[in-house]
Amino acid sequence: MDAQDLFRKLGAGAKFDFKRFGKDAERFKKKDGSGADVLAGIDFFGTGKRDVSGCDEDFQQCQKESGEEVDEDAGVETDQPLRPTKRKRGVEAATLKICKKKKKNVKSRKQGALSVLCFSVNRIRHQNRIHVRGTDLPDPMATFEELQEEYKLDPRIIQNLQAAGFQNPTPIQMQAIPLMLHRREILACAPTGSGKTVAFCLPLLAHLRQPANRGFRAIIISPTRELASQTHRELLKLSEGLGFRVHIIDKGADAAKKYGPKSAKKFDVLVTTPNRLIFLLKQDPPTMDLSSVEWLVVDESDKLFEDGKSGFREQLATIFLACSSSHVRRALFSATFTMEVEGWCRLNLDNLVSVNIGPRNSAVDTVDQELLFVGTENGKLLAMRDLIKKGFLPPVLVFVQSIDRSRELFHELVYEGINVDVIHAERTQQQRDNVVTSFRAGKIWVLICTALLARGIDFKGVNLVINYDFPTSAVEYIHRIGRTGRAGHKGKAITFFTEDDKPLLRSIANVIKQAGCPVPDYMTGFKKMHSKLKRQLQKRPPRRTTIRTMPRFLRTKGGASRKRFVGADALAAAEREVPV
DNA sequence: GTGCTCG
Repeated sequence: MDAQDLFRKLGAGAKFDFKRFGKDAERFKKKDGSGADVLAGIDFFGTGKRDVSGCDEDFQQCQKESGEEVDEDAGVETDQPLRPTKRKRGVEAATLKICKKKKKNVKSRKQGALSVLCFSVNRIRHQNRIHVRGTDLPDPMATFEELQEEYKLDPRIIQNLQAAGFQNPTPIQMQAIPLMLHRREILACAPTGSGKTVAFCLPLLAHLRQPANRGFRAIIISPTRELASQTHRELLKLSEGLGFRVHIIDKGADAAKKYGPKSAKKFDVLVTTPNRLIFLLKQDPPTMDLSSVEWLVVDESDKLFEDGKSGFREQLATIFLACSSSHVRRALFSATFTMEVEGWCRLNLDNLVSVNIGPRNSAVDTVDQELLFVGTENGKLLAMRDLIKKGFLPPVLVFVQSIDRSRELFHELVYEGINVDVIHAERTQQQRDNVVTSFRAGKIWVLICTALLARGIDFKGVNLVINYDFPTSAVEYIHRIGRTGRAGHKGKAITFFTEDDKPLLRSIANVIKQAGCPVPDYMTGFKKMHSKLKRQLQKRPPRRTTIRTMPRFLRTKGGASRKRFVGADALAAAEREVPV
């Protein structure tokens, strides 16, 4: 155990109050002459000078992009401003290690070559906005082919990648894949639609090497069945021809027979929602055994860490405990970052590495974002009808805040002569599956949905996201609008707001502004919201009146001809553009 | 407020 390990063990979860002890630290440095940071080769107090100039850049960029200047209201959870020690220590130690590793290969002109190598790794990270924190970090990869040489990845996986249209690794894939191939436990945050699924699926397959009959060796947990089934499909694509048995729990009842103690354990990877898995674990005797699990991936980790009564968190804890192997590795992924998850990871994961791509908790800049004041609740329906009347480019996703409201809005729009449907957790699984399939096939133009579809779902070619009801937090907003503008494509998001939504307007306006979309100054100038109020809002969104049909005198104005509601262009486009 | 087993 080196000094760093020791410090990590002793100081797990500890915060260094720089404000309080900064003076003492200075004194200590002066008295000691050489400085405290020299003590263990670590900059404990964040005051020491770093000797490798090129390596500092990454840190500064991270600091800047982490949104330190963004107010807390934005739901942008940042590191506390005066806690630089840990972060600096990590980055610095990381870069130092890289230099050390490279040192072996460099014989002449040590210093010069050293900084060049250091610089090139840093440049890759810098150019791709990869911010990484931890010790003993493997270099990011630049191409998928490198994996074949460096990690002996099965060439068939690379073929599958290419067949699926993945040419070059995205930033998150560049860094997360080598890390996981080194069996490192990671917390990874990367924007919506930036390739997180491949980032964790590929190392899983690589690490399993070949099918085995020891039971599940890798598990992926998703917050919704729709996301689980999407990830499952993605895994099948990547593992084609390799013989892996990739499973999804379709029905708990069947699964009991399939995976129980009498089964031949002929399976490798499981994708599931938490409660189905727990159902199997809690059978007597258990019909699921997780003792062979070597990789546990938590997708949408911040959602699955959500606390509260009947929240996901307890379920996740049960699953963590059931993965009883001492060799189990864990990886957590999400588009959004919370201090809670990070804190947990620091305390519970082994030699944690944090990877962040770009600024934390930000919306993608490929989405054209618009805030639309609609006055009152009735104004929303008017605005919605107006949008439909003007013509729109399907497919469109419309988010509302509750199941009841999704039903109500559906009843209002179903007579408009457009192909509209609705999805929420109280529809049957069959209905849910049908809706998703139809929407993917372009048969549904407007899909009304609850938070069920807010995270992870990859509908290719969603042109417009409408936030009919204001999101309950900036994080929720980022995920919702992330259903469009994926993988570099353009998208549009329109968010309705009324007087009632004023409390959260500022934080969401800040997210929009940060992504480079215009926002009126007065919105970001609002007073910051108390964090207490913020929590209340997340639990109890503003009460809204029922979505109902306009008074007759308003309706007849635009409602005479149903056909006119969808513009001719939109109709043609709907037929042309069939989303995958 | 949303989502997460079975019957």
